[in-house]
Amino acid sequence: MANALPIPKILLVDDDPDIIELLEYNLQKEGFEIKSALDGIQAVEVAKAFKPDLILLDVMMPRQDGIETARQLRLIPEFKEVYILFLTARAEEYTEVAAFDVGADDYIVKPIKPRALVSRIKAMFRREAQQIESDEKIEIGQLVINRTNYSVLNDGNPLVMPKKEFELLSFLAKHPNKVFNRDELLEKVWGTDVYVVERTVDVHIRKLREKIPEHYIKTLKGVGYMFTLEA
Amino acid sequence: MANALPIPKILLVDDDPDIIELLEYNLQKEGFEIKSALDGIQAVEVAKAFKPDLILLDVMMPRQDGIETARQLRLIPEFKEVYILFLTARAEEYTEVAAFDVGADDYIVKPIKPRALVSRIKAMFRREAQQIESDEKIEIGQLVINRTNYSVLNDGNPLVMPKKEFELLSFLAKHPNKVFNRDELLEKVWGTDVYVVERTVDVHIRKLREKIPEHYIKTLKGVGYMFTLEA
DNA sequence: CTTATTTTTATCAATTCTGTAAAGATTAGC
DNA sequence: GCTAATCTTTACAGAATTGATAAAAATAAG
Repeated sequence: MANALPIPKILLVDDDPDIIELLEYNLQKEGFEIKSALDGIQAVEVAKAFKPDLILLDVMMPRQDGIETARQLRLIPEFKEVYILFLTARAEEYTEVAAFDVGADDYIVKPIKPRALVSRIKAMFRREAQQIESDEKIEIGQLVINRTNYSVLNDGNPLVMPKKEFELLSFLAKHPNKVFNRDELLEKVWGTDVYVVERTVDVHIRKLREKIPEHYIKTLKGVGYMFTLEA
Repeated sequence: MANALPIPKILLVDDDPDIIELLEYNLQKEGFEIKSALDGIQAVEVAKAFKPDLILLDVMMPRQDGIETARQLRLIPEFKEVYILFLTARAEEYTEVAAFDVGADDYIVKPIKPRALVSRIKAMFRREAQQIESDEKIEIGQLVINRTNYSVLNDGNPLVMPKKEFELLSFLAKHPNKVFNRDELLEKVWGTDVYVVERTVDVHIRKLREKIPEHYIKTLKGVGYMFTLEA
């Protein structure tokens, strides 16, 4: 995934442990956070606690099928808009129709090709991200930070910076006059599942200061760093 | 067709019976009158009798593709003004295949989300169809990319390139100064239902760089590739 | 059906980026 | 002005990403 910021959470629901294992492996590898349930009833329980962004739901399950599970989920306000993606066998065409009736966003036909599934899921989140992230461009002071071409202009002069520096600068510039301690920056820029030493932030700050005018990034001793326009 | 009939009639054309069934169910539920055809030749026949207000046309079909079918329909005076909405696997396919040329009014990218489709169709009947502009020819830097004869001129010198390379270059050149990661390129150029390894993109990029001046395609490490005129 | 071309995958080398440690500099508090 | 804490800077190792090449697979052409 390109952006480390929010890690999408996926709930897998299938009565076949082999399928669960297969999907879990492949999706975890892509950096998604995964939880699973072996039937529909369990699924609703897990969903309430886990709050997934996407639910992968097998249609044919004992106790309670996928359609009914989806129906129940849709009754919960929290899951009115959550993505639901059905897993179905080719034979059960009728379920496809019924599935969309309960607000399925897409469906995958078994046998599942992991690569295809991963690619579809990624595309799904990407489209959503595009709609949300309209702030592709930040103009602040004499800086123009543009995510579409990953460029930073300093008073019109282009600056080259690697990914992490760009992300760090973007984040700070997006919240001017607000201090962040190193932990917060690590969480917001590096991500929640990355463990690095706090001092790492310092080094990146330093590299930024080599490129943009010094006064933009202020150190607050004992507290953290802050993007500011004032002296 | 501008006149708003009491019950709009829609003709579905797709070689996949599952898609037909899915769409038929969802559109009928919305009160449209539906007929379907499994290929382009059949479609023309059915259209003559059914006189639809809107034709939903799959681009990729055996025997006769959607573009050719649309062309034939447009030859019939009765269908000169009928709404035609293409179903395509790739967003880019729409313009690539010159769908606009045969008077397409809009397009839907697969996989189809019924809820989205229904609202698009409703909107279509509500508003006046608007012409979607296209670019058969891209002139950028010293390159001229011409889709009508599938040629690329570099400073006047013709370059020969296979399909995928051409598509990739076209796409990048159409969106200069915008980075795309490999996933995005795969989705836009390869299509939503083609699943190949991400690094496949690299090889095509490399081949492009052998033909066009190096500086046109920039690598942004950890991010993706970008077409640019700047150094 | 065979051959040629294109497309995709796999592998290894080259490059760039990132994280860490450690020494030097600065600041704040006393 | 001294001391301790905190931050800055440098340098380097190893992670991660990309480039280049070759070979396999798929597709198109003859």
